[in-house]
Amino acid sequence: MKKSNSVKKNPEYEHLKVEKKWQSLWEKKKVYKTKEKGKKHYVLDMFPYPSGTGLHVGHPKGYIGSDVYARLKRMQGYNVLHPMGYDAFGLPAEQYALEHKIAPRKAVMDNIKMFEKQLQIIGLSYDWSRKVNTTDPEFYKWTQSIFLKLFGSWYNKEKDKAEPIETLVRIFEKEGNEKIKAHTTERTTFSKIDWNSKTPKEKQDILMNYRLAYEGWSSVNWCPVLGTVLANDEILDGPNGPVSERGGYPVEKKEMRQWFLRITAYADKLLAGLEKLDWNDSIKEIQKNWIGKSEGLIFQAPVKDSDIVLETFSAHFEACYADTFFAIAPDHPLLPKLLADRSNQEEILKKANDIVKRRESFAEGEYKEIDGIFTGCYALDPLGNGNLPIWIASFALKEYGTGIVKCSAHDERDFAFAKKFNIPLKTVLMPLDKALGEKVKDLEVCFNDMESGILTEPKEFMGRNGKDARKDMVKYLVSKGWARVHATYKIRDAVFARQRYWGEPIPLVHSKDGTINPLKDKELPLRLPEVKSYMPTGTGESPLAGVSSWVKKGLETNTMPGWAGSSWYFLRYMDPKNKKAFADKKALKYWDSVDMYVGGAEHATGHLLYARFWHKFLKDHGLVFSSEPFKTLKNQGMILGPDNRKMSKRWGNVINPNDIVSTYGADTLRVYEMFMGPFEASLPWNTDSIIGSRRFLERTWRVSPQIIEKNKKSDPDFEIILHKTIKKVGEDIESFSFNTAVSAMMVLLNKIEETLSNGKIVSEKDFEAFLKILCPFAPHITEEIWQQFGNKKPLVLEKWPKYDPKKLVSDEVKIVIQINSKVRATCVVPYGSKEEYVSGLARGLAEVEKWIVGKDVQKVVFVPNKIINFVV
RNA sequence: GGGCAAGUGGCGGAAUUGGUAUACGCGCUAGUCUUAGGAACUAGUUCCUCACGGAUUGGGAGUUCGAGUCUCCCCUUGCCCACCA
Repeated sequence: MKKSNSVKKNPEYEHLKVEKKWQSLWEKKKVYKTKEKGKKHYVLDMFPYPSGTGLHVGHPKGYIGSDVYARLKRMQGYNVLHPMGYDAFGLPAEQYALEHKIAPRKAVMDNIKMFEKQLQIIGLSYDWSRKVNTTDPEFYKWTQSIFLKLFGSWYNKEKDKAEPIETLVRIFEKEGNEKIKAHTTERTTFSKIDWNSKTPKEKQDILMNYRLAYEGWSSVNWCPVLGTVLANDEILDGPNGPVSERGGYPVEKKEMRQWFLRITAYADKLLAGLEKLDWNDSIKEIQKNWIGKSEGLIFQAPVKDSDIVLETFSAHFEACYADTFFAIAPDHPLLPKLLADRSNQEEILKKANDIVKRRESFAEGEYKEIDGIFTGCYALDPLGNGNLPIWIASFALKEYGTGIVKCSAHDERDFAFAKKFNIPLKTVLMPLDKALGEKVKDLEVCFNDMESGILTEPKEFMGRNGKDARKDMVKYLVSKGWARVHATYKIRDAVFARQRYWGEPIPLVHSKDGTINPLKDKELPLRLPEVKSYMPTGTGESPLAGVSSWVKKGLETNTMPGWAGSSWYFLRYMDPKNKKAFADKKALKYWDSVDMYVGGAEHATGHLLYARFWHKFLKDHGLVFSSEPFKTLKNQGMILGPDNRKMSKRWGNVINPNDIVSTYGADTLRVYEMFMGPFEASLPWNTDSIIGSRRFLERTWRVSPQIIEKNKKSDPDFEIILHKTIKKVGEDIESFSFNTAVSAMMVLLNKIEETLSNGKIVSEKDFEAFLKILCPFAPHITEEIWQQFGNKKPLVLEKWPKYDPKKLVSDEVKIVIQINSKVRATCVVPYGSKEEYVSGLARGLAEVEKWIVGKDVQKVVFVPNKIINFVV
């Protein structure tokens, strides 16, 4: 037994020396090198973009979390794959290169060097030998190869999977396309004779409607003054419409040739797959809303005096007997044909065009104007309400549903539109509220509440509640042949092209006959040409359109978007050096998919959706063996500046991790970032609070020389807390509750100090268990103390300690005594004591007697080992 | 407008199935040490009250012996989507 004044002292803890020592020793011994055998666990951070501005303390938060987790898994005996690499194509590098007049590749390589230096001093346990980089031709060769597979595939609805385009061509040659159920852009049908008589160019145009990667047109943000296309985040809202962030010049919409990926073919699979994923519910919800599946009915309505048949989609068809007019999108492709016989067609089309222009000049979600014009045409209501007028309406969207809506008084937009243009309305849904009912009848207000509304038409449904009648209504309308069941989706095919230089070249060749042909696999990688200028061409086209050697060969001038490489990079880590395939099948089968994926929630509808889509596509082709790429997902919250704003140069509130590491040490940074609050929460950095984490580590350092008992057992009270903490820390790391894990270890350290100062024993073996559970958070200092205890093998390779379930509870428990649910006293009783015993003991206490004397005890509530409550 | 999440001391935050609210840390107060300041250590710290005691988890109601936790209404904040038929 030692008194505190005669205790051995450790010299002051020098974090710089210790951290450097262990980082180089771990590297020398290759302790984090991944093997290819044993129970696997794949822990991955989202592919970072190495920006030129360097890291702030918020960036490593996710990396520290995943590192703590990876270290736990390693200590639990898993073969852990924990790699890091870079997503280095994209706009910021190109912009940076333009401004600083250096090649994007050079800029990116410099950034990576700086980024990596900052990461390495934090002591993250990556296997750096597996590093990948999207801008490396050996990597983007495979991105191009996957793109060609998408280009060479179609989606067979019958088999519900992607297939090579050749199978489709064979069907066309034998039967035409009439019976084909495919995910396609077009609906026209043709026979085998039609097909076989078509020119190569015509065939190619047809196939383009089926390919999973296809050429099309879409509007982009075009800035005439800058002569370039802008991304959404390069645009600001101006007083007279959108303007460019740089310079504030006006931005307009311009139709540009693009490549698309037919992600819509996978909408149902992407939706269904969400259920099995261990992801944050809000991210799943965001993806679900983004896919936006809406089930409803399609009605057909023949246009009067014409062979045109309108199709309308309705998800709220319960009150369809109230429909009195049609609304068609002002940019609907059917419009010119519909108006062909009208004498004033030019006037109408001009108006429609004006509406489209006006709508486009608003920022998304800002346009709320009610505008429209009567087409002069009528279509026959399939439900027998006669011929109804067809209006062009500002609220109708050509992209959603069929682009045509059957409208009624029971929809707010329809109602407002009809009121403005004096279109007749009728009501078939009534509220129970009489006063409101009168107003609805007189068409003073719009009523659209299906939950409480009662139907008055058709007579088969009279008196029924709108919501309850929905299912029967479907059966009724479908059986009569008036409607068919249909689902629409909000998700759109993804634009897979950028009019920029710094991206993967698209490996396609435009031939003189107008056909587009893929490069052969052995011609990959198609390398980005070295060019002198990265300036935009001024026409909106990519800088590659100005490279004559490129254009001469007919090569595609668009490049791939930033998300191309990030959609599959995690597969490359499984086998990063493979020259024959993006990864060997054996490796793909062994690693299967990412077990723990950590990154920001802002990628919910981008990266996380695209990667799932590519993965499902690759699975259809037998190139991967799991149906989802990321089993568990954790999203780290941001670290804000001390002023509660996003850290940025602009606010001057950026905290550099290098400064923290040199003042307090990497271990302190790691412990503090994990202790700050819940992993998923966004919290401001507090420079005052970090000292607490440093003190915790220093106290651990100072107490360690006092641990001198090798052969005696620890104090029993201490053992209980130790085993509880081992259990809690393991469980908390698994669930990413790092803050409570750290707090539990602080409690344990307090107990160690208390136990020792009371002259009781903490054995060396038990203290080492504490070092082991602290190791994932603070690997350097724990490794140093571990060595001081005479251990030769590195702590980071030790096994995670096992807790003894018998040591989780003590023999005695504290029982809370309540009178009328108010705490009046406590008492200590043997574990598992019965009610009679506790009750008797409690009644004997003076503090209790004071409250029950002279009163009737009506009821006693007893919860074993916890509480006894006397109701008086 | 629709959807989702959250609201607890001076601050960051903790609380298994409903069972001692405020763990842990910062800060603050007092003390020890020190020429002094800082660091470190020790003790205290939800609020009101000299005290007995009482109040308290955004506000209001409800269920219960007992509610931060469950139910309903309202307020506030954050995020996502948005003329989506």
